[in-house]
Amino acid sequence: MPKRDNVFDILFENQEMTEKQKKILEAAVEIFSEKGYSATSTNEIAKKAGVAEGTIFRHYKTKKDLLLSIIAPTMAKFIAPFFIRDFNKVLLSEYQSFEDFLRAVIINRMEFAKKNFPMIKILFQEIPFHPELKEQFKEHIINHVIKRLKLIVEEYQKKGEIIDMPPQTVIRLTVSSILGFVIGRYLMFPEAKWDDEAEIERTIQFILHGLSTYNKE
Amino acid sequence: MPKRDNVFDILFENQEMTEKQKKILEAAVEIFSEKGYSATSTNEIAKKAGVAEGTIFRHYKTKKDLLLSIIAPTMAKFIAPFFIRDFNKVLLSEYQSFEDFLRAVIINRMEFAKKNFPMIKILFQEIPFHPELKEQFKEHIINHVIKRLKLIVEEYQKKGEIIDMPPQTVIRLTVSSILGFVIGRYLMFPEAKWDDEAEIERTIQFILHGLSTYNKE
Amino acid sequence: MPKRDNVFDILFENQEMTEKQKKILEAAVEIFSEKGYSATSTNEIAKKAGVAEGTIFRHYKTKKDLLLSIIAPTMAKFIAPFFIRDFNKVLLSEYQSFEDFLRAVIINRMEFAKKNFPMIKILFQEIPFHPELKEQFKEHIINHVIKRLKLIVEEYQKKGEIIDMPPQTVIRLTVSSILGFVIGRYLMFPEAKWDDEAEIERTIQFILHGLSTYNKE
Amino acid sequence: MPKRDNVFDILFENQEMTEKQKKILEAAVEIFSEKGYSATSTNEIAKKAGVAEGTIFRHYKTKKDLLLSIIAPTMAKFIAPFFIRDFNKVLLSEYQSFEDFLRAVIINRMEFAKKNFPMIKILFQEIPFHPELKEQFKEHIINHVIKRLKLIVEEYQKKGEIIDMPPQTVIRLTVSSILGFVIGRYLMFPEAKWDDEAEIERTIQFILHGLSTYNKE
DNA sequence: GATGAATGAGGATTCATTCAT
DNA sequence: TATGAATGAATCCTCATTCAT
Repeated sequence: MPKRDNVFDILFENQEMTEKQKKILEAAVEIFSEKGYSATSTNEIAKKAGVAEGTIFRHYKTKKDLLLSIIAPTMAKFIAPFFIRDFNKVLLSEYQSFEDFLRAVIINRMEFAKKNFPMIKILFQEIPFHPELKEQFKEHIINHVIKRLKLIVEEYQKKGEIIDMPPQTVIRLTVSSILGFVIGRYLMFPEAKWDDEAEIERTIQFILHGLSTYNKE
Repeated sequence: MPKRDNVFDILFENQEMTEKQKKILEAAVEIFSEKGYSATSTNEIAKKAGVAEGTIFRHYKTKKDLLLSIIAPTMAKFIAPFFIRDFNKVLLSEYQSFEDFLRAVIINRMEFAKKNFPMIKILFQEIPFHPELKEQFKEHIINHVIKRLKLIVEEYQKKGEIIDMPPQTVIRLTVSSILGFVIGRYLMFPEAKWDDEAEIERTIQFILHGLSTYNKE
Repeated sequence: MPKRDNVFDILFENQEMTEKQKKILEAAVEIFSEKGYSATSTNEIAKKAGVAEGTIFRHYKTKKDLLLSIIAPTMAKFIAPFFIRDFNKVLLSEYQSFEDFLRAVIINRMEFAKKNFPMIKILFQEIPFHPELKEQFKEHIINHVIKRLKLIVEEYQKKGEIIDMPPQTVIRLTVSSILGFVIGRYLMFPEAKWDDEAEIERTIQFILHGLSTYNKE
Repeated sequence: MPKRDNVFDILFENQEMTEKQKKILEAAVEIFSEKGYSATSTNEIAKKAGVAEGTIFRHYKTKKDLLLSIIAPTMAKFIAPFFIRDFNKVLLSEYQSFEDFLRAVIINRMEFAKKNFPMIKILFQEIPFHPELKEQFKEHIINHVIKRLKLIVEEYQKKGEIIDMPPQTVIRLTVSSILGFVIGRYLMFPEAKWDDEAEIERTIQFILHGLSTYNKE
């Protein structure tokens, strides 16, 4: 019983879609994320969407097209615009400390990730198998994200809040720690009992201390 | 041009295999890791292995069987026995500090991971799609690994080297940081220039400071 | 050169069928009856039907399904309804004597059998190899046919036309004699010259005398 | 747990066979009779026989060869020699009446049929699918059996014990009645309770009266 | 004689895609 | 726009048969 229509509407905004097309996308997202693109048949999607198989191909030339039409906006909306926003906020000193920034990012993005979980799962599951996607992803990451993140990191390094270390490494360690939580929490052990708030706090503290300038002595 | 016969011999030791069977396994590992299990055809494997397609099915009842015969030993040899070894070493105080332990583990496992990279890639790529594998993996992880790691962590917590924090969280943060490096280094940006030694050292320092008891003030 | 469309239309009435589907059924009946279900390949059927192999599986999930979709209606239309009809006629004394009944049955059923010969051949050839079919057949036979035939036999036994003998035995002997003719005539020696009328008459007389009450003395 | 070694020894006498070869034959007979020739794989036979698949082909050039090596002697020993024996007995007036002859035949052949049931089942199941077998069978039947049976029938017709009717028809009716019993008894309803003796007697009486000259009035 | 690994042709079935309606 | 019948290439797998040991 997909409740995430709203999320869909955001992700696929400015795309006019028939009711059926939405159903197809929903079904595809659900099955792709569950069984993987390759192991999913268009027939299966059609059935789950309550649509004739031909209808899928009216809207998406090929099965791959359908995949891309899910991944592309996920990539675009998930990664790019967010950082632009935060980036400006940082430069404008809206986040007074690295800690503030970190906390804001985690809370904000986590919400998004939770809602769009299946889409993101597809994204990471399929990237290794589709070189074009990989390329696209790297470009996004490197050009839009890392570039900006570097500037942010350097900003906080200048302020003396972050240890002197190649910004890429700072980014890697920070992202690892956050993703490590997300993956453990939602992918690997979703049914375990988690004290989300405490875990997030611990993760933030871990990152902050791990990157603190006090380590220098 | 598979040069990793030695690794194969270790991973599939105590299994008598025809020359052809080895060829099949090698081919399967290579293609599975590249395109994913589902997108790989047995025909393709046969061709790459220089074998008739029927031969595959003489040795492995089904394609899935072939997958499992790759994953199972990878799981067994990669995860379980290693920790048992290290576990004892820790208890016997062979590693004087958490830092020593961390460094030993990283160096040792990294070597193995590098050699068996394709197998491990398959392992992580396929687990999300095969509930039995997931189950098996969790069991391995939880029963054999986390249980022991917890004891190790508690040992170093008692010694005052690690901050007082639920051991699972310590494990999560540590493992995230290490895997973050491995994934970035070997999966996402293998072609970038990496100063491995420095990056490993930074990762270790990050973990140590992130978990240090001096944070407490 | 299938001329039996009419028969098909009867046998598969109330089933909407594509032209192609009919072609598939015709081809299947012909080849199944000739070479047996197991020795028939779907490829062969497709070719004879002038259809792509995939088309077969659009209409019948499996090859077995195709077989059943031939056998089930044959069983239903061949066995069940006929006897119900005759059964009522007997009870309504439309057949004044056992001889009349016998003659009517033979002539009527013989016509049907001749037309649907391949279907019936398949029925009897495949039953021994498919336990579910066997079960289904027995149920049909026992519940619908023998039960009614028993009543008919008992009716004529009451009238003193048939010797006092377990009705099953009467049925067995009668059916054997008739089927013996059909099998010899159409299955074993179809190319021999047969004086059908005379042979049928002799068969009827044989049964009548074999079961006559005059034997009693 | 095949107990019919003796039967095998008779059927395949004057053929030198290794232990393995016997095992193969036994397994083949069992599976062929159960699933049909076409649906039986040599692999299956090999497994049941406890033999390597290659061994089958040491002894029988092809799978068909194996089938024939079962059917041929069954045909030869079941049909031919028996009638020769009985034939002579009839001519030598060893059977004083048609009834005696009938009874002797039924009892004698029934015994054989019961023991060699699977072989005979194979015979009748496979004949429709193998034209050469059909031909071979017809030849056996027509040349060796019917020809002689005709003479026997004519003998009893001369004696006035059998009604004046084409001998083929007499044979057909007689054989039908007997086979009708065998098929019902052993093939169709083997698990029903049968009073064998009574049923056989009824069958004999049915045939005798059906063919009696007293019918002539 | 017996084995069982190896074969490749052929088996049933699935698949993404097309197209007439 | 939507359908669903039709396709035929491709898929996984089975088979009878061969052959080196």
